Amino acid sequence: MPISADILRGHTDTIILTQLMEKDSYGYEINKNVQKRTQGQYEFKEATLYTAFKRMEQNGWITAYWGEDGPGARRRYYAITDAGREEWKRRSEEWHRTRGLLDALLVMEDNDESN
Amino acid sequence: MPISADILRGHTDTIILTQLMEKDSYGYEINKNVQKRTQGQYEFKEATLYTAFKRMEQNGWITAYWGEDGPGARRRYYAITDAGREEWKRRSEEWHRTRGLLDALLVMEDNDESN
DNA sequence: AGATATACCTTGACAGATGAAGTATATCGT
DNA sequence: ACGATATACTTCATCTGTCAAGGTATATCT
Repeated sequence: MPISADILRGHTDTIILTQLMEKDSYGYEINKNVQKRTQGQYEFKEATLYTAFKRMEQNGWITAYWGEDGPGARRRYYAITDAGREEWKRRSEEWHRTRGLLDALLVMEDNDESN
Repeated sequence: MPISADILRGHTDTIILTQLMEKDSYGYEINKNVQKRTQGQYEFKEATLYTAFKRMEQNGWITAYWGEDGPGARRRYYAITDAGREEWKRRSEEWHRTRGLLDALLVMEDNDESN
């Protein structure tokens, strides 16, 4: 069973930024890496992926350039900016905080009266 | 700094269901509990909360009844249904899976060639 | 009388995700 | 030579959850 859309919503940019922190990359490759890292459990829908690139470029978190002609279809590469690195850091910390909050909110508590 | 909306998106129903698994409750109380459990770090916007109740009632995960007149404003209580309990279980498992996926996707990997 | 806490409800607008459709190149099997 | 498949990117219309803003009502405290 796939992960429902809304659960991952808002993490798309962070997932992409994480990979661009390692090296410049392009949509198709990033998505293949997502599949590999999740052992096939998750992948972006194409529209989601390319919408995210446009959004992040507008926000100044990434810049784009066309890859030189190699074999296969032309590739649009993306590089992370300084602003993008800051955003990644912010988002990364937010994820850790959120994870803690959800762990607290999704567990049933004993009904103790001592509170 | 508050948790951004999109990060929690999709967890609203699960958070509410978790509390209804413990006992019948009403909007205001559920939200106070969210604040308590997160030490004030998070709370629902009212519109989000009551939208969620309506949605979940339509989905058959909860049922509603008016609390008998006590002191203060009248309360609308919600009770979880069997379908709701199943949904909670599904969502709960999904959260644990998602947490694992995100942990894998938001960490930088060493650039090893051995793959 | 006015402020505050409790408690609920509705409407309109926004933003991210996505189904669907399209374009283009290279490779592999037959 | 031809079709299937993999690679690779793009745009548009639609859907859904969130939430700002506004509203209603009761009880308590000063």
